[in-house]
Amino acid sequence: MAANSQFAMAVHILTMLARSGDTNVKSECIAASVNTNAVVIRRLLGQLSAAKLVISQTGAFGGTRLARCPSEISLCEIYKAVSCGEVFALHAKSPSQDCPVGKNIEAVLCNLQKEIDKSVGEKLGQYNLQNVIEQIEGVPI
Amino acid sequence: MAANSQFAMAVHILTMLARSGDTNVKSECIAASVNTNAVVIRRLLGQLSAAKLVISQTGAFGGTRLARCPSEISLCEIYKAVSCGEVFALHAKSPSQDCPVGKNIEAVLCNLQKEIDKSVGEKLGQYNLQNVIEQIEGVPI
DNA sequence: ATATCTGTAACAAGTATAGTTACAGAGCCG
DNA sequence: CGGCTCTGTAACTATACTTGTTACAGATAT
Repeated sequence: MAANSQFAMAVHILTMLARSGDTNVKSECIAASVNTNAVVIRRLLGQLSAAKLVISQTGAFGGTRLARCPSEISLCEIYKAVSCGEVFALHAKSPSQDCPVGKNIEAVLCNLQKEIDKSVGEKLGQYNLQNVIEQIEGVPI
Repeated sequence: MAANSQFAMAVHILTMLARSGDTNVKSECIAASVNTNAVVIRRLLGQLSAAKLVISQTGAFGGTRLARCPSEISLCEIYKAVSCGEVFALHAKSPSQDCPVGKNIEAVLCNLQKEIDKSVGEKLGQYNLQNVIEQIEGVPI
């Protein structure tokens, strides 16, 4: 269980919230659908709340609902809201600065990393929560 | 040290090989530039060899050299050669099949995952090893 | 034969995700 | 006001993955 599935869970969570409109949804209810512990859901909701994608209320009859309508929440925003890593990581330890390749490769890879991340963001930005709901309900995207 | 930096190391390795032409390069030599253990390099070279990107020779005066010229090795091929994961992972445990969202979200996310991976592949495919060498030598891409 | 290099197994160490328990604090209602 | 029901969060565990390291068999040139 080391592969980061936070984005997948976040989309799942937000899709459920979207289908509940203005009704508050409890973390236990979402956890049952995602098939995990409610605390795992609340941790993700914390990140989504910080990104202003959802609004949570404590107390009896509390819960969480979307902060905006589904068509205004892009998958890119969700991706950025949850702490996912980059597509690929740079060197763990700095390469040798005595080698011309080692000295410069990090900068090259760093630029490439940014470009790839931008490309992923743009692709994800083509879709929003409403599109996901439509796909789930059987309507082609 | 859990972030996967195999792609970064693979590009580093192949760049060094590219700059050595037809000369065999020893894993110890590459390891010194990457600043890691030679076995780590040999493990990666094994994957690159399986992908037919490099040719290795055992024995005295053995080592590794590129199997093709640098302009014919795209970064996409390198990415696919090393065992990197997907951009995002699907659910660790299957969602509840009793929930309409849980029942269908996996298929939606799986399609999305394929699309993103394809997008990353296409972006990486725009560059080859020769471009990396030119960047390292100070020539703009 | 000997020296040198790759290939690979085996194990240790470090780190990230996810699961779980526990509890403080917020808010509704009788 | 007191009790009930939620969220928010800390703390700990289990598991899995990457990387580092040692060790050694096998290949190859001299």
